[in-house]
Amino acid sequence: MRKGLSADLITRVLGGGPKYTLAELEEKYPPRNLPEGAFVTRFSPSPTGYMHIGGLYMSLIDYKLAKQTDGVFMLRIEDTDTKREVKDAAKIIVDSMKRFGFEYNNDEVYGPYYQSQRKDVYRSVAADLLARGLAYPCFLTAEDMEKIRENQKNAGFATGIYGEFARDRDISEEDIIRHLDAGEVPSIRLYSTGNPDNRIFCKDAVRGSIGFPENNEDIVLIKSNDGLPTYHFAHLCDDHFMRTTHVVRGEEWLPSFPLHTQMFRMMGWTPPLYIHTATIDKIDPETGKQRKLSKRHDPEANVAFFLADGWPTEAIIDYLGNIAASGYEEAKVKGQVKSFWDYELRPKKIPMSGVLFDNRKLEWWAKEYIATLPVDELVKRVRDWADEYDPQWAARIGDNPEYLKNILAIERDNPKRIRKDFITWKQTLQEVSYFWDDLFLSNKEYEFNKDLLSAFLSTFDICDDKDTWWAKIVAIAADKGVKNGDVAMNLRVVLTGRTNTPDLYSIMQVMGTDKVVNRIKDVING
RNA sequence: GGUCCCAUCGUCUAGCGGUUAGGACGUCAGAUUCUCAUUCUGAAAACACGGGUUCGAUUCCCGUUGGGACUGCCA
Repeated sequence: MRKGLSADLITRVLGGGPKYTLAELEEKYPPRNLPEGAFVTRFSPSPTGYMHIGGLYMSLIDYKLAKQTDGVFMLRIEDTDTKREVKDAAKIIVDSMKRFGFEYNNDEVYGPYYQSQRKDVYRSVAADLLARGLAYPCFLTAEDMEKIRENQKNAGFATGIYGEFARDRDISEEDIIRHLDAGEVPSIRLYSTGNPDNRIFCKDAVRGSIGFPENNEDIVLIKSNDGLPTYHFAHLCDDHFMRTTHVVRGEEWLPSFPLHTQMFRMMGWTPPLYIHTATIDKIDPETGKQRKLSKRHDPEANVAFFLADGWPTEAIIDYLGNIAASGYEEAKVKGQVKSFWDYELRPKKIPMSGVLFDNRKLEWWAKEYIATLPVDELVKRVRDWADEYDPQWAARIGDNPEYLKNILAIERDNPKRIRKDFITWKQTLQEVSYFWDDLFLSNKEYEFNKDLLSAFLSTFDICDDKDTWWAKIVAIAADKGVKNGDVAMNLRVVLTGRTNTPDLYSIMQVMGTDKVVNRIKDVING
C-alpha cells in the first residue's frame, strides 16, 4: 500500500483540485426514489460512427427492463475518446432512440449525460483514490510502454503495466514534483493490490458467478492527453452516481469484469447487476466463420440501412425482442400479448451465446406486422418512408394519394386473410409499381394466348360486378376449351407483367378501363 | 501463449435426471384459390465427442474438440 498524496500535489497532478468530496457527491446524486424492484438502466454508446444493430439490441433490453419495472432508462454518451469521435454520431444515436420509441429519462439531477462534461465527478473520485494511496500519477510515455510491451512479449510475460513493470507505482513525492516541474502531464493509474493467484468472483445476472484471477494491472483511470477517464473509471463513477441498478453490455466486457468488481469494492460501493449480452453475428463470407456483426465490415449492421430500406421499426423490435426473450414469439402468435412491450423480459433468459442474424425471420416478422395495419395506416407509413428516402416516389404518390390507397386496399378487407406480400415500405411500392404506366414492365417471356385476350376484351365492362366478370371468364374458357385459370393467368400477366398478384378483379377496378384496355391491346397488337 | 464465455434441428430456441426431445422461421409435399400470395394439413430435420456420478443422463461433474471474446492512455 502506498502513502496517499498531499492535497497540493493532488491538485497539481490532476491539473486542478477536486470540486467535490465523496460525501458531497453522494449528496449531489442521491439514491433514487423508486418503487421496489425498479430497474435503472442506461444505454451508453460511444459516438464513433453509426448506430449499430447490436447497440439497438442492447438499448432495447435496457429500455424494456426499465419500462416493465417502472424504472428509469438513461442515454449516456461515452465521448471520452476524443480521437475516435465522429461528428454527428451522437445525434444519430439520439435520433434512433426516438425512431424506435425508446424514451429515455435523462433527469437533470443525475446529469450531465455526456461523459466529457463530467470531469468534475471523475476528478473528485480520482482525488479520493490518490489521497488514499489507491491511485498514483504515472509518467510513462507511449514509447516507454511500447518498450515494456515488447520486452514482456519476448520474455513470454503477460503484457501490461503491473507489478515490477509499473515503474511509477511507488513513485515518491519528490519524483512526482520533478516530473511535474519538467512540464510532464501524468496519467492516473490504479494502484492495484490484486493478486492473480487469488480468485475473485463476479456476479452476472445471466451466467451466475464467474471466477477470475484477481486483477493486478495498474490500469489507467484518467488519461494524460485529455484528462478524461477511461471506460473503466467512467463506468465506476457514473453507474454509481447515476444509481444504475443493471448494466447491460456486450460480452466483450467479460474480461474486465474482475477489474470492475475490484474497483467497486475498493470504493465500498455496491456494484450494479451485470447482464453481459451475446453478440449478434454473421457468417463471414471470406472465412466462413461466425463472427460479430462489425461496424467496419458490415454495412448491413447499420440501423440506418434498415430504416432506409423501409423496414418497420416494430418488426425490428419484434425480431430483436424475440432474441432477448425467446418466448415472446409464441405468446404473440397465440395472441397472449399484443406487442413486445406486453411480454415480460426476464434477465435470466437473455441468451448468452452468439446469435446469427436471420434476415428471413426478420422478413417474417415484417410481413406479419404489415398485415395487421389498416389501409390508412399502411398508406401513411409508406408515404412517410417515401417522403424521407425516395423523392420520386413521394412526388408520384403526392400526385394522386387516393390511387395508392386504392391499390393498397386490395384484399385487405378480411383481416384473417390479408396477403403477406409486403415486407418493407420500399418493397411495398416496388411490389405494386405495375399500377403506374411508366413503371410497368410488360412480360416478354410469357407466351400470351391472344385469342383469349381478344375474347376478354370484347366483353370487358368495368361496371360489371365481380360475379358477372367471373362468369364472362368462365364462358370464354368453356368456349375456347381451356381452364378458367388459363384465362385468368393471361389477364394477370398482361396487366401486371407478373404471375403472382392479388385479386384480378380488384386490380382491374383500381386500374380503370383505359389501362386495362390499353395493356391488352398492346399485347394483341404487338 | 494466457484468461474468460459458449455448445439441442440449417437458424432462433423450449427443456432445469425418466419426454414419442416441443415450438417458431426456413425447406419440402399435399389441399384450397383466378395465382409462386394467403389459409389449412403433413413431412424431413438436433441433444459435438469421451469419461464419470446415478437404477437412469440432453439435463450434474471432468476432459477433449469446436466456436467466440479479451489481452490499448478504444470503448
